[in-house]
Amino acid sequence: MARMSAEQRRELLVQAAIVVMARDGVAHTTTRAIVAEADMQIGVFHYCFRSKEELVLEVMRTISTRAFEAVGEVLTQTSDPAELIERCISAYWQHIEQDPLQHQLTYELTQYALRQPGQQEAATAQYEHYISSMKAFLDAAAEVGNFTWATPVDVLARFVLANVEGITFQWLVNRDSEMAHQLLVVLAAHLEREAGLSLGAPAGQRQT
Amino acid sequence: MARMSAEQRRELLVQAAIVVMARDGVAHTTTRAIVAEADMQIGVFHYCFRSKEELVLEVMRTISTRAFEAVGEVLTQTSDPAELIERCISAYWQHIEQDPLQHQLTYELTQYALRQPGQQEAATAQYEHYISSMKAFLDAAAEVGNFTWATPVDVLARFVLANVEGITFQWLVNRDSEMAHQLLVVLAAHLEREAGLSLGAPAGQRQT
DNA sequence: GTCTATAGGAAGATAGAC
DNA sequence: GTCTATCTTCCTATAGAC
Repeated sequence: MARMSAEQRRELLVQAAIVVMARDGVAHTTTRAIVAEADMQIGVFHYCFRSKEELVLEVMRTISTRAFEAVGEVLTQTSDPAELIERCISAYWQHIEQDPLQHQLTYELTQYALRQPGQQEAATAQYEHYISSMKAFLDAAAEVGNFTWATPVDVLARFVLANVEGITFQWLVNRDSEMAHQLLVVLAAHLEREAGLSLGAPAGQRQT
Repeated sequence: MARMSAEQRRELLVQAAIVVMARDGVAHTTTRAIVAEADMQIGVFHYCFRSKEELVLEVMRTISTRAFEAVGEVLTQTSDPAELIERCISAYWQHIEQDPLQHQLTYELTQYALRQPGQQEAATAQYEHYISSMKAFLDAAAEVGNFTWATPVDVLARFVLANVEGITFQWLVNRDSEMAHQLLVVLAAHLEREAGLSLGAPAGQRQT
């Protein structure tokens, strides 16, 4: 095989690992399958990574940066608050439906880390990253749309993240896209209320 | 060892499996560890279950019935809608903090099933069960509190489930109880709005 | 750096004595 | 039904020739 720096091989192996893990699941992914996907020999693995765990940590770092990048550009497209919110959610969802298994993988990696002694911090770091991305995004949206969020952004970011992850996870199980869409509409309505829109529209009515 | 019906051993093994899986994680749980926990011999396993997968399916069925049973009794304690909602959420959360690993296990089992060929239906069945429990609960709450939900219960049940699971999952990662509590407050506020309460209270205000 | 061969250790499942 | 011993398979990781 052609000579190649260990560093470059590391990157290729990380990409291959993401492909295999998304396809087969973290639990069923072996070093053998990863090197095969990268078209390398088994022996290569251990002079690129000390262990399989080291690779998994690298995968987590790589994949968590991808999660929200699809949504960011929407911020430049409109400044109408309601439309902004709806477009962002729609962009996120498109991203999910485009590659569901890669998102399933992110949940698996979190749980994998939670169960791996000494790697809980990898899971918390992953979430810290999600949350700060979400916070930055909500701030930018408020800036662009010229409004303020009723709930502190610190809390709202985590709330939206919990919503988005819960809805995504549920969809990964039942693949009911129409229902997922309706749940996102409820979330959007909540956010529009948080943004101070639709002040006068009561959400429900008391009986008698 | 004392003689015992295979059926009774099955139940004991399922209980033991829940203990071990919650403690060590699904991925690290072996048949050996399970029989050791149940204080049985390895050979026992395979005349009680055809395979490990069969046991896991039995565990999923057993554990999903437990998930919401803690909340039900709150319905008999008050009929004030806002108080009802808050007490239910509080009861659920107490349940979570009391045995976090058992809840972590439910997520793991879902993902395990999603990745196991021919067991996706076990995951969907688990969720169908959660959703119908949540629906029944929301209906009962509306009945007791004498109000109607603004959003169709079919949708709202899934929305609340997504929220609750997202918040729980996030807490399992960072164990930030105070933040989780604040997220539950946001959820409660949303539900109170869904129940037609606090009609006149704007959630935020527009700038300028 | 690259590759083959293999060590060394679990895992799930089974055979067969009692 | 119960238990021990073992089969078979698959894994991560390493040793060592090139």
